[in-house]
Amino acid sequence: MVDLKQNLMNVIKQALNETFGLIVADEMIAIETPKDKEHGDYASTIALRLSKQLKSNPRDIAIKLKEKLEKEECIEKVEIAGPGFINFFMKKDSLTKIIKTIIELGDDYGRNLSGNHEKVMVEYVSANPTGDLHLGHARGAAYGDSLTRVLSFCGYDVLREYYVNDAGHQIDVLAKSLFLRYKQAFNLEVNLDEIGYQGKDVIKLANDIAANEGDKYLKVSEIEAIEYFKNIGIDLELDKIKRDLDLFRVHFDNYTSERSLYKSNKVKSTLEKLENSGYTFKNENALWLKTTDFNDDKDRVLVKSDGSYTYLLPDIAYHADKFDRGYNKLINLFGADHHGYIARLKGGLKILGYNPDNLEILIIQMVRLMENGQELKMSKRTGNAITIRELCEDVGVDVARFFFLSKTLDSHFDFDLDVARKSSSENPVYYIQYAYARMCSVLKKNSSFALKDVYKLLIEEKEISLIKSLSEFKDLVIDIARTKEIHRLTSYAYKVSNLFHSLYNEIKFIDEDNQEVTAERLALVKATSIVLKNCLNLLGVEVKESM
RNA sequence: GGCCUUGUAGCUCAGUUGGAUAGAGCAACAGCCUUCUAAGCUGUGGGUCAGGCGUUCGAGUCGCCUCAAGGUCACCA
Repeated sequence: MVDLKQNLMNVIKQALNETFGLIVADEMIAIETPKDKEHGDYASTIALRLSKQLKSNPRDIAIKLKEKLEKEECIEKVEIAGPGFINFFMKKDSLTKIIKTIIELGDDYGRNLSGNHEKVMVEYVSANPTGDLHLGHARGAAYGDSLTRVLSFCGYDVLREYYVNDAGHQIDVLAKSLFLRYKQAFNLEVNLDEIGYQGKDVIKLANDIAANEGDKYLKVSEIEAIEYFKNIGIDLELDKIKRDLDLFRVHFDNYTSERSLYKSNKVKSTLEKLENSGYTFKNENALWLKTTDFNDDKDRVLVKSDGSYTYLLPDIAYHADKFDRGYNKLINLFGADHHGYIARLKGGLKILGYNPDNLEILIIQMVRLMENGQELKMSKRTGNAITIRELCEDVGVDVARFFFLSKTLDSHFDFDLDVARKSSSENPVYYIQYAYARMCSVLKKNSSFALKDVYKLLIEEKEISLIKSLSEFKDLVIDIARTKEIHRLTSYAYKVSNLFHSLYNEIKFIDEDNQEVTAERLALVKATSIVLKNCLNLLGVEVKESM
């Protein structure tokens, strides 16, 4: 079926064509849902927008259109208001058509093909395997995961990618730290200043290794030992990260390691291509890339004077490789502390002949954990930065995910632990899950809902509001895939829950004396539960049938 | 100083490609359970949308300036 909004759009287009001989795009017509119900079920500002082009008063334009628009079957009446708004009042039963659609589609309601099977690679988290995931990673993990769910729901062919920085200096620091802690496990004296990673997690890993492997790495050469600790360190840290991500319900399709880019010669061949481009130059024995030609504020070093590579070079190689793997649409989530990196990365890609506009970089602003109105910087238990695992154990996965997703990426995020810990109305997650549980409870009591094209008995104002909200879900999802504004899903889930709770308190769904009304109302409950579940599923928040 | 982000009710935040009288939650106050889960509902009060100028039929939304907060400016990753 064609949805109501699209149908209205078509009707307006036809009226414009017949009246003024104009052909306009959908975006121009801009069907809105007015906040005030006095302004109808839907409204269009098309008359205002065309005023200049038609050199005519917008009210006059609207009046000319009105007559044709009113002939449309699903429209009850059309009103011209204010400077030239066209307000549509729909026939009640045409609004209720969506209920059958929702129930029939079930889990697939809202699913669409706006992505047109386009291949898109989304890279997020990508934390170095040198320690635990902290709250900044958690925001990125929740966001990236939800975004990929939305994109996939909208018919994009999505790859979830994690980049493992396992070749740089920080891995050497990890290996050395592990080695020294390993020595300590055998009561050998070490210079504590040489331990780059002082955290207790490293001590634990070293002790585990000592317990499993014994003292055999005290007997080999230091080079051999460090090589071992490098490999085992990466493996163990990455395992830990994967376990924490699993707890957080975040799963990747692919892990690409930096070392693999070296092994496959991607880094070297990228360097050669850059050198051949004419955009490199030598200065004080280092090789520089002239990124200032591409909006960067200074040129960047590719190869240091000691012959080793900077992080930039393998990263350019990595992103070139992403394009080479057949993805023309790349999305990266970067922490706000990396924003300065964008220009040089895109510059490098441009030099290599890729279109940097196909790489969309979303910046995640910082997260602060708040308790009793004060920033909580360190875990009281471990003394380190607070990890995803600790947060999940404290407030639960659902709450953590929902909170992270409830604000725009652009906002600096204060995560309020006090609210997150409450299992009450102050906490929106419980409010929403409770709404869902109530729906299930009603349907458990009586599941004989009616499945019909129109529901003529759903005439309460609150019933109509709820139905209209349910019909917005698909457009919302499509819009979010475009704008990446995931937080709008949390607002939507709240709004639907709110409308339902309100309705629940106003009417009885089950009326033993009126089977007909009961059957129609139960259909609305069923449809609402489907939409809410689909919405929460995109957020990665679980529904509960009872609470 | 350059660049990125933010500034909306006492607090935390929404605000649909610029639209009609700026909205929620919390906090405050007053009500609602013999009834499908009160983890809920209903009502009241609360605003110089940081400030200024501009763009236009119309600006919280777009542009410029000022102020304030966070981030960032390595041959680190």
